[in-house]
This record gives sequence, structure tokens and C-alpha cells, in this order.
Amino acid sequence: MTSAPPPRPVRVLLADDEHLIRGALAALLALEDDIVLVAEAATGPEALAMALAHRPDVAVLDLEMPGADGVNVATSLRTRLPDCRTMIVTSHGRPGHLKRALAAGVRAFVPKTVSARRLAEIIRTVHAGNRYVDPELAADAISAGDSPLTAREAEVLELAADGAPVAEIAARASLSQGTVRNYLSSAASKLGAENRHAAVRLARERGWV
Amino acid sequence: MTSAPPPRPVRVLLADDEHLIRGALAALLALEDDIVLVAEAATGPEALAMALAHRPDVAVLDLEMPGADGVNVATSLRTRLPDCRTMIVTSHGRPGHLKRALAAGVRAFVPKTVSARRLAEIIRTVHAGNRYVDPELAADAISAGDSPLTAREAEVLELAADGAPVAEIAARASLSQGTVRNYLSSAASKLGAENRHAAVRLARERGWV
DNA sequence: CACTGCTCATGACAAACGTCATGCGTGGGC
DNA sequence: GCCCACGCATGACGTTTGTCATGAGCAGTG
Repeated sequence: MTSAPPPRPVRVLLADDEHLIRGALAALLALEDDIVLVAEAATGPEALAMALAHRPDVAVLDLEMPGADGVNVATSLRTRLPDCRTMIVTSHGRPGHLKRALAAGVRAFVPKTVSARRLAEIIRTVHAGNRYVDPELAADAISAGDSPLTAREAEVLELAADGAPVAEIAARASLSQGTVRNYLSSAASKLGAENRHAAVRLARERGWV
Repeated sequence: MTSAPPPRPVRVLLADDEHLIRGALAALLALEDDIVLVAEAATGPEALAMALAHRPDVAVLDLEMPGADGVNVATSLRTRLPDCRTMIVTSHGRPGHLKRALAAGVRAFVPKTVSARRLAEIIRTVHAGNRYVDPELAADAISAGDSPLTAREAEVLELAADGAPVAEIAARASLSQGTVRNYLSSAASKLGAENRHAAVRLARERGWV
């Protein structure tokens, strides 16, 4: 760190929908002389477009953004810009999100509770080709385990998320009402929930929907 | 603004549970030479304690914090430290929260989508004794209107939030099951929801619970 | 090939839920 | 003092649910 400065700085894209935070982060990262911010974005699609235009080394993506969330952007970048390393920062560290992110080829998953200095270090780590996962989130993810839900159970549960009656869920999923009730029932019992609404809540907490 | 600099800088307390954002904001505010950060906090109770210890002119409080949310802290400060002006910053601008905040004597309500420069201006505005409310949030709050729910309807709805069955809600509220169902029914019809679960969702969106 | 697990469906039954009518008490407004 | 809005309750009704048994088609695995 105190030895010879790197010949070429890390080119970074920063995507976050909150100007206040994005601006503040940009200012802090600008203090690091081996990191240069080449683009900023406030939405998922914008992040993708900016990345394609500016070809950063590392894309720092907020998890929750309008348009497309960080993991979706990372997935697109993986094919459209394979040399670009992606990392996710987030306020809400749900275990399931971590899994989803890693599956999408994300190299780092960081909660917003870290310091800016630490974030800069992680950017360097990622740029060097390594991975980083917040230890606490990793522990949560391991203890939460995999989703016990089958694909259809998860799908039906998601459609039930806004409190819609079974008839509507059935129509939207093109299933019979009886089938929908069966899936909801098995999903709820797998999650140890009293009813589908509590099941939705639990699945959400664990990032399984 | 471009005239003589103020003789004494604004003493500011900054409370946010995300280190990354708090640190970044602190750095940005430090650039403003008429603003000095006298304390930082990561939780509601900590914010209160720090405020009492350092007596800032303005307390900048995040709405969502562990322990006690920004509005609760503001309420406490109003009585414990009346000279301290409070302002709320938040990611999620629900109309109801704005109402609640203003009722608690908060002088400004700002979404995190503003720029740091703007935030600094608002801090000065608040310090000067004026108020500031984000125009867009204000419009939302006005169009959303007041909660049509009675106290008990809101209370029962809140207990129903986690998907608990009527029997459990009745037990927790010390009401009969029939009464609970009546309240839930009237609340749902007032909100135009199909059932209590959708009603909970709607009420949450509008900040009425 | 047999076996297992997922998908999708049907029918039936009990429990939970939404709705309505009705009633009583209490406190504020005119 | 009367009336109305609200809080609280009960009982009854039909509908929506959760649950279970059962079965058929279809993938993947040993």
C-alpha cells in the first residue's frame, strides 16, 4: 500500500439510485489515488448502458435499483462485458440474495455497513481477480440453507405476495384453483408457516422469493 | 450566500446505521466550511445519547435505524433538547411518514435522492429556523390524504401484518374474534382492498400503519 | 427398468374468513 | 338533552381457505 503506486488505476462504475449516497461514495473513492470513477448510474438499465459505453474494470452495483436490480445487471454484464468484474452493495443483506448474486457471477457482496476505506480495499481485491463476501452475510446464508421450495411453489407464493385471492393467482399462473391451494399449502408447511401470508413473509426474509 | 461567512459554523449530528453512507456524508459535509460535524451515531438510542452529550444545532436523522427510528428520536429530542432542530433523511418516502415526522416537530424531510450540496443548503435552511419538505413527497402526502382508519382499525391491521390468524390477533388485542373481523373488514373496505392482507400492504405503502 | 420427485388435477371436508344485521354503552357536538 | 360517531360485542350466513387422499404424466437416477 505504501510501496510503488500501480501503473494503471482501477476504472470503476458506480450505480446507486440515491444521489446522496452515490455522490458521497464518488467523493470518497476519488480520494483513493488508484481508483478512478469512469461512470455513474441511477437505474439498472442506465448502469448497463454506462458499463457498455465506458467499459469499467469493476462495476459497483446497488442491489435495489429501479428498472433492474443489481443482480440482473450483473447477469447481463457477464455475457455482454465478460472482462468487467461485478460487485453488489446493499442495505438489506438477505441470504437468498447472496446466493442469487454469486450464481450470477458477482465477485463481491458487501453490506453498506462497511467503511469507505474497506470498500476501496474490496474494489482492489475484486480487481485483482479475487472474491469477497461479507463474513456475517456468508454465515447467515449458510445457516439459512437452500430454499426447500420447488420452482412452482416459489412461483405461486410470489403471486400470492400482494394478498391476492386464490382465484386470481390461479388465473395468473394458468393453474387450477385446487393446484394453487396445494402448492400454497405445501409451501407453507415446508416453511413452518401458519398460512400462505406468513409463508410469504418468511420466504421474503430469507430471500427465497 | 456569497457575502460574509457566518461567524459560527452549524454544529451537526449525523445518524445513519449504514457506516458507508454515514462516512461518505460526513466527508462531504466536511467540505462545507460553515458546517461542522460534532457527532455521529448508528442507532436511534445512540443518536439520542450523542445529541444530549454534544448539543448540536441540527440533528440529521435517518428514518430507518435499529433501536428507534428517526421520528422517535426527533420526538425525544423535542422535549429533551428543544434548541436542537431535527431533520429526517430517508430512502423510502412514504407519505404517512412525512405526516408523522412533521407532527413530531421535524423541520425538514428529505429523500436520499438529493445531492450532498443540496443537503448542505437544507441544513443551513433548517439552522436558520426555516422548514423544508421535498416538493414531490409533499405532493404525494397531499394526494394520499389522511388515513381513513380509526385508531382501532389501524391497531388491528397492524397486528394482522405478519399474517397471523384472527384468533391470535383477537388474543393480542384483547378483543373478541368477531370484533376483530369487523374491524378488519371495515378497514379493508375503506382501503378498497380485497382482504386484510392486501389492506395491510396498501396501508403500509401509504405509511398509515 | 424400477424408483423417486415434481407437476398438475379432482373431489371432499373442516376450519378460517368476510359480511351483514343488530345491539349496547359512551363521549362529544349542537 | 338529543343525536351521532365510535368502540365493542354477538350470532348467522355464505365464501374462501387449508388439508388430505388420490391419481396420472413425465423427468432424472441408480
